[in-house]
Amino acid sequence: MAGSKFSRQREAIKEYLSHTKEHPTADTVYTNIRSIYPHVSLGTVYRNLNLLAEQGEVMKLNCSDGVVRFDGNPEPHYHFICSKCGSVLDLNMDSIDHINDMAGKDFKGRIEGHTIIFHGNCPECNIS
Amino acid sequence: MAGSKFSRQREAIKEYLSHTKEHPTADTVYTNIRSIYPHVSLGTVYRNLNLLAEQGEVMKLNCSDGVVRFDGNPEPHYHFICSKCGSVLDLNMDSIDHINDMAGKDFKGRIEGHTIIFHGNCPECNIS
DNA sequence: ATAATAATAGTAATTATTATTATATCCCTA
DNA sequence: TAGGGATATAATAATAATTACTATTATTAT
Repeated sequence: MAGSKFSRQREAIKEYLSHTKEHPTADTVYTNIRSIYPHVSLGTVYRNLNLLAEQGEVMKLNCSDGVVRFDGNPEPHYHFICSKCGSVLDLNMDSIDHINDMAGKDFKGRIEGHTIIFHGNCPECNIS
Repeated sequence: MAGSKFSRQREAIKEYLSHTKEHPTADTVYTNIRSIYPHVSLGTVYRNLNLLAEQGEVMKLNCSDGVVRFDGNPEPHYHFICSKCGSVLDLNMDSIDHINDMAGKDFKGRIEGHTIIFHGNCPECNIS
């Protein structure tokens, strides 16, 4: 890695993210990493989360509720946020890249991609 | 209006938003309203922006860059954000509500809607 | 092992936003 | 159109999320 060194804290963060289905906030990651490295600092967590996101190892989600969350799965996929409980879920759904062409039809710039956030009631909240 | 009174500041905010193609942040709205009401406070701007958004008079945008912006056009439409200069533009494109059904195919909850943000190079940045 | 350099912990600073409160404005009613 | 109750405001303080700073520690190439 050019100009980058191994760090056990960063490894722990990546490990944690890759094993959770949740889409934790930086603070939640912090709390969890602290159970392994009690002296880890919040700044370290923020720095590494952003670093991992830049490197494409994890995904940074700007959810429509304004909360920033992280996803250990960097592969393109779509997300759902429950308007009742706020939980964020992965959706099992094919990529729909043709909508980029639709968006580009009447647009002078260049469309390279998109992010979608679906909303509604999650399975749990849908019952009641 | 039930439990709500006229306010010239709120009117000015609505007026300003409905006449700009930009998608200003709360701070930008604040700066502009100040040229009309020099003593308006930032709290008033935030309160009214959120009030107008709740009432469906304007749209609150959580852009994928994490910046909160406001759109004077409350009708459903899609947005584009330039990955170079960060400008936010409206897209002239039909609604694609069928993607809600696609998302709901393998999902136990209920999909009610979606927000999409396209990204790429805006017309200006695409030239260079 | 040593030295160079990146990463860390701990803390301070910054930014965006919301809460508080005394005063001003709006608007219903007489 | 004057009085009074309710909402909105300006000004400020407080909070939350994130980034910056710095002395120390950990990693890695030699």
